[in-house]
Amino acid sequence: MPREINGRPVIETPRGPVLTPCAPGSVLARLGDKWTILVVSMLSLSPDAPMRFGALRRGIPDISQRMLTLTLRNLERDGLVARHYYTELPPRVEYELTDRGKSMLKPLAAFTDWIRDTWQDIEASRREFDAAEQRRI
Amino acid sequence: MPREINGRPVIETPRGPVLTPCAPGSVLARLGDKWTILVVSMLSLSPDAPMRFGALRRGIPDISQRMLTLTLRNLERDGLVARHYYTELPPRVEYELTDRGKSMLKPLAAFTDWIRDTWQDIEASRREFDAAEQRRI
DNA sequence: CGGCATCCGCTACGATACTG
DNA sequence: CAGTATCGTAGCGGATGCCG
Repeated sequence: MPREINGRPVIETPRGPVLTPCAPGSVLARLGDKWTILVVSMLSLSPDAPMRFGALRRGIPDISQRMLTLTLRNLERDGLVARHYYTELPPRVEYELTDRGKSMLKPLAAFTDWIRDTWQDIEASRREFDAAEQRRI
Repeated sequence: MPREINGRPVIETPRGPVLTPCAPGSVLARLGDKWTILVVSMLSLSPDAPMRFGALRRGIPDISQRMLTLTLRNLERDGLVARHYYTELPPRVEYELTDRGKSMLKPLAAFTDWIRDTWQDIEASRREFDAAEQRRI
């Protein structure tokens, strides 16, 4: 039975372990982009009521209309968000997490909790590292 | 007491909730890039022995020397990886997770487990979405 | 109101060649 | 063996303007 790390099978070779190439990487790349986690976070604030496009936009400072549209479209494509379009005047569009989208909240929270508890130390390390680099140059 | 979601404080306003702007995003951006999680995964395979540059490289198919160097340097900058340089001939350089780096393994695993269990459904949704889009065009 | 089209700069990433 | 330097490319993401 092959070893597995972070959901990825590992092949043992004489020269050491080798990770198998990675389809799940395409999921991480999506979720790791600039806005996706923020949009999911906003949608998780009202688990039972859909949110309007404008409310999402106001809730995420500095996101452009274009990037919010693209991010929502990608989440919809992944089956994590459902989109409801109402042909009124002016039109109303609402978004909500699907069951699959909701299923990711708990695992995601485990990870973001770690980030919340650690990011200040990380930023401190960065400043220290950059300062040391300055001195060497 | 303000609400909090995914480690981010939420401000309630008359027009809806607003996420506070996000320093932790810089951590997610780093971890979400193309190679970081893979490198951390490789290093976590031998929690108690450092790994050589070449072993890491062989373990991650398709990573270029340049990107492995950059990824390791960024992880070192974040205090997640320690680098040990030995001035031999030929030189030997070894890397290992720091305590901070190890502290992220469990929360990360919670998240990557979800990805492992879900990514096939997600890819199926993508294919379906793209096919439906084709039909509309 | 929501969203698409267009233009454009920036940076992540890759390929290659060269040093200690 | 490990790392740096250089160059080229692709795509993310921002700004703006127009349409239902």
